[in-house]
Amino acid sequence: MNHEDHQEETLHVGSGEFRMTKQRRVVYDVLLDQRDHPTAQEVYSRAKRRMPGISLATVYNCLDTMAQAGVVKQVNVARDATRFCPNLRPHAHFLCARCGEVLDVDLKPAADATLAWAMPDGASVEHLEVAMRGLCPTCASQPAQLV
Amino acid sequence: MNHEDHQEETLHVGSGEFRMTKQRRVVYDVLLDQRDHPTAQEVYSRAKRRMPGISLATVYNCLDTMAQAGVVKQVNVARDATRFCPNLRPHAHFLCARCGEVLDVDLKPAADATLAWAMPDGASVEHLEVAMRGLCPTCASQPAQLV
DNA sequence: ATGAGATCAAGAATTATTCTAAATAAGGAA
DNA sequence: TTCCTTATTTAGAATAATTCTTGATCTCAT
Ligand SMILES: [Mn+2]
Ligand SMILES: [Mn+2]
Ligand SMILES: [Zn+2]
Ligand SMILES: [Zn+2]
Repeated sequence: MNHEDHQEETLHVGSGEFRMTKQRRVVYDVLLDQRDHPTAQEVYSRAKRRMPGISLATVYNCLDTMAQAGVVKQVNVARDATRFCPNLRPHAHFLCARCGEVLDVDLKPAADATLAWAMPDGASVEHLEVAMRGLCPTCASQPAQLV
Repeated sequence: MNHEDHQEETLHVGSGEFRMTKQRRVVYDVLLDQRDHPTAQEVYSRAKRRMPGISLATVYNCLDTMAQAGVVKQVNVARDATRFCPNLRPHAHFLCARCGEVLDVDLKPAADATLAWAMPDGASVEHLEVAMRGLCPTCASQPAQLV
């Protein structure tokens, strides 16, 4: 018996582990298939197309489980609902003030994001979240908005 | 007539301007007097000690007005309520996972916080928010928590 | 003093998220 | 397989931060 025999396999990723249930598979696939940092509500809408019976509570549960396990990242940008992202590379987020798109911004190779900051002596940083706002390349190159 | 003659003066700061009413004065002083990044609720509690009749709605209004005017900054750290900060220098925020303290982390002189990031070509960054989580110097130097 | 517009206050409404409790599904042992 | 235990899903209620609504009050320029 090899590992491919079972559709339902317990995944060990990062710190946590979890069972890849049908619902979790759907939720995860939604995130993989369209990497635009959807909110839980948006994930729910997309998931329902693939599994009409899935509930919003389950979507929240799945997202939370996978975030705990380190398979997806929670993204906080601006004031609105939490967004979700399956990109596990260290990256920041860029919200376009014009079109609302949320883009991944990779950490430069070998760069240290805390280098620019005068950290208090003796502090240890476990986690860093960077949210930028501005105009994305597309919107920045377009003429001023008429509306 | 000099500027000190009038208690009620219209302030021009940053992009916006606003009237420094009694309530706004109290809310602003609360932020200046204890720079621990309180939430709106906490600002409300403290403001009530100085002006018992002030309402939560007004605290929200004042904070919003002053944030619009650029006199205070809204601080988003983790998923909880927005915090407020009268420090106008460019700085990041550090949340201690142990004691819950939120510290200011100054930008190093002449440093560029976007330098570590591979910005999409042509994007323009208007605003950057950095939230760190970890152990503050005090907590990091203490023995492991027994609770 | 007076009128227009800004601000304040109280509470209702909204919204994202979490919680609760009951039903269902899954995996292991017999 | 069948039974048992536990994890997961579901629907809806509850919570909490924030915004909205509306009428009262205040300010400032006339
Ligand atoms: Mn991302
Ligand atoms: Mn601050
Ligand atoms: Zn754009
Ligand atoms: Zn601490």
